[in-house]
Amino acid sequence: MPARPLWKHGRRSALTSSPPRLRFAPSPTGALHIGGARTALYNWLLARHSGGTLVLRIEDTDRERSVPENVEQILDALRWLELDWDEGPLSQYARRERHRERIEELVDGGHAYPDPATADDVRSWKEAHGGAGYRGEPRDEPGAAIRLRAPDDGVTVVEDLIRGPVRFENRTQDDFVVARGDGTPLYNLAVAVDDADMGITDVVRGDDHLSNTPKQLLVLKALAAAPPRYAHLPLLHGPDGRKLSKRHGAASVQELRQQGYLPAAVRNYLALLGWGTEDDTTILDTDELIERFSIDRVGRSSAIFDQRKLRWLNGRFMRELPLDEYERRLVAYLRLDAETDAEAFLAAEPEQRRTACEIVQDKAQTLDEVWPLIRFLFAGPADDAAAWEKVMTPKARPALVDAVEALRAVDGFDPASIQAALSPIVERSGRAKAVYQPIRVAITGTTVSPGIFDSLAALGREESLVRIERALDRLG
RNA sequence: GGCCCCGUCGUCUAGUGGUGAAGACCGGCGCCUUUCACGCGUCAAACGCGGGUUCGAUUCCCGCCGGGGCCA
Repeated sequence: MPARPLWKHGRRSALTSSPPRLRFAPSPTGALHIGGARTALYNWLLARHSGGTLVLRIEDTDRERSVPENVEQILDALRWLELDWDEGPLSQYARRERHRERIEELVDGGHAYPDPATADDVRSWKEAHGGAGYRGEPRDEPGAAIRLRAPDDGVTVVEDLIRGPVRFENRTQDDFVVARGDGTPLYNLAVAVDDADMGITDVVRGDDHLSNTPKQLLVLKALAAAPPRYAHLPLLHGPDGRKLSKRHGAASVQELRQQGYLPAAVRNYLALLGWGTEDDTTILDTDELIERFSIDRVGRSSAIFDQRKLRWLNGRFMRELPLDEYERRLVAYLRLDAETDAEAFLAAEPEQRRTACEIVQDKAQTLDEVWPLIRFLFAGPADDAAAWEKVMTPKARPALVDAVEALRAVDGFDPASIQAALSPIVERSGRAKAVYQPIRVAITGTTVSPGIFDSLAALGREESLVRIERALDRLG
């Protein structure tokens, strides 16, 4: 028995317009690449926009690669992206009996035949026939593969929603293998059967499948099944213009997560890679994306994944986040990375964490930039020799001495009072920088930090004074 | 090799048979400023090439070139 038939509403016909059924059908080759992530996103947006259904199907017929860990990686990436699905995950491999059943039907109906020809045989046949599509003879020998009989003339047209009609001459199409000699069903057959069985109305997938589509159409036709609509998305490329691969920086969803991007920003960015709005709006939240996304505005040319714009977009989303969510995301992010010394942050009082988030929120573009900026609040000043060298000149001493005095005397220890207490020192010595940078280095150990008044207030009077005095000692 | 897809600033996108070809990122400059960011302003930057069709092509057609994909 195949996976449960999914057409609860009866068999669909092209004439009825019940809600679409879409599918995302990754093969579990490891991490989910951003190209796959975009395909998932587009399917998801379309399903949510239309009130349709999204089926998640794992194309796991390659047993070598389809280990549970790889499948889990895909699910994990989708969950992180906050993309959900309505049915599945379904295993294509689990449906192999169904595929065999359909192959038998094809053979019985004369649409497919056993053929022991090897790849070499096919090659020489084609050479002898001027490059025409391979045509074999039925020979039922042990180990014979099953080939689908392709029509000798006519054209198979893919009516692509993005590219328009794409024509393939049947005479150039090989009688292609639908089952190996050992009976294993092959990709183009399994996909066609699954799409039909699952009542998929719209197949939205990468351009790399366009060439497979006429084969699937031929299978569907032989099976007398109604074909879905197709939309083939242009592929994504790396910064060098070549196919995306491991070499290209953050090419996978998990890498983007590690680099501190927000799922909402990634969704926004990915949506824009290959699609655009009429009015060029670039920042769109998820509801707007669902509302405005449409397949007919998807472009035809491939796009290059360029992280710079994603960084910028991510910064925009980071700054928009409500503080409690900001904190939640940061905590989740820091927990991910066992390398950081951020345990002190995770263990800190909620109050303190909240304050830290508050003072960095408008400064960081990604989550991974946050910890270095607030580290001084939880793990002591940084050890940055260059910063000390540069800022802690003999001239820094009087400023620090005055600062200690002022900070000790000030009523309250909020940013505004601190500023009021320190500004007279600036007036006396002239340059704001000459006062504030030494204080910054004294309390944070480095030259880059949140606003100095915020930083002092967050650190507290006592610890601030301790650190400045310690700096004075070191200055000698 | 066969078949198929694609081609507007460096990048992502708008756009039109007649436009000063638009926005965003990046880059330059400036402003803001206690550092770094943010923010604001400003500048630079594109219709791959060659033929047609047309009064007029970036836009339509063909070829080429370039990039990419699938199969082998």
